[in-house]
Amino acid sequence: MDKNISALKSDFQNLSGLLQALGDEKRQEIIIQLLGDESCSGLQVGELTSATGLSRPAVSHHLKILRDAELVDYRSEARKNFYYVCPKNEKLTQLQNFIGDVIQYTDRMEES
Amino acid sequence: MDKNISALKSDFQNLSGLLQALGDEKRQEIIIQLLGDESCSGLQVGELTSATGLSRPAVSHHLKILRDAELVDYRSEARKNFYYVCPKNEKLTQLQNFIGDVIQYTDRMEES
DNA sequence: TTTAATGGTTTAAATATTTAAACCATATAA
DNA sequence: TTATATGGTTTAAATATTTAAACCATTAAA
Repeated sequence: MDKNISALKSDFQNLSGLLQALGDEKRQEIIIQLLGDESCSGLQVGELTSATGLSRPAVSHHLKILRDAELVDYRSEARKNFYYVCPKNEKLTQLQNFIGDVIQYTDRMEES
Repeated sequence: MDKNISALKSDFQNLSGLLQALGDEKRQEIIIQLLGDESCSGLQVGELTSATGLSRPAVSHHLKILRDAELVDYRSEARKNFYYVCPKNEKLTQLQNFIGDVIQYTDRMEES
């Protein structure tokens, strides 16, 4: 049984921030850097500036957007902040489910 | 076995247009209207303007972005165009797979 | 305590996106 | 043929986003 359209609509609104965050190529680059972090201990702003070619305030700005979207978090150690993509990411799971629901809807269209 | 990070990166770039298209609330409203189309025969620009409160050129502009993202298509009948979310949507499936890959990556982080 | 390093915030400028007005094209109806 | 309806395109203005410069705060080392 399909989800009703208004549930789909509110899920969509709920995921707006994440989708917007994921749509920017600079933020994609930051995410890729974070995912590729071999140390698995998080990356500092300084490391991300050299990896992405962005200024520190720009990286900081994008990290804030990614944090607000609940995709990225950080851990403070002394005066250093280590950023990472949240493991067991709730928002990503919600997005995955949402996309599944939309696909169900489009397939329903096909049948009629 | 995880996808390597550069494959993930190129998938991400490939999905930029779709993610950007999905991130805008006006376009979300258009998509919701299209998914909720009871007739299953597509909606005209005029129907979308009244449903979303946007002007015709604005709707037309957003529809173009959605078409470029390969999420929406249309069918011409005489001088009328009927827009719909593409059934069996390839891009949505790609996005679903991509999100799954990213989740795998973040879970790998958790383990170490 | 002074200095250096990390990094967040504010503000203003640059850039990109969104919108409406005005226009053009096409197809049907009168 | 002459309206009328649908809707796409172009352009300029409004709005939002992104960026860098300048600044502030905190921590650790000298």
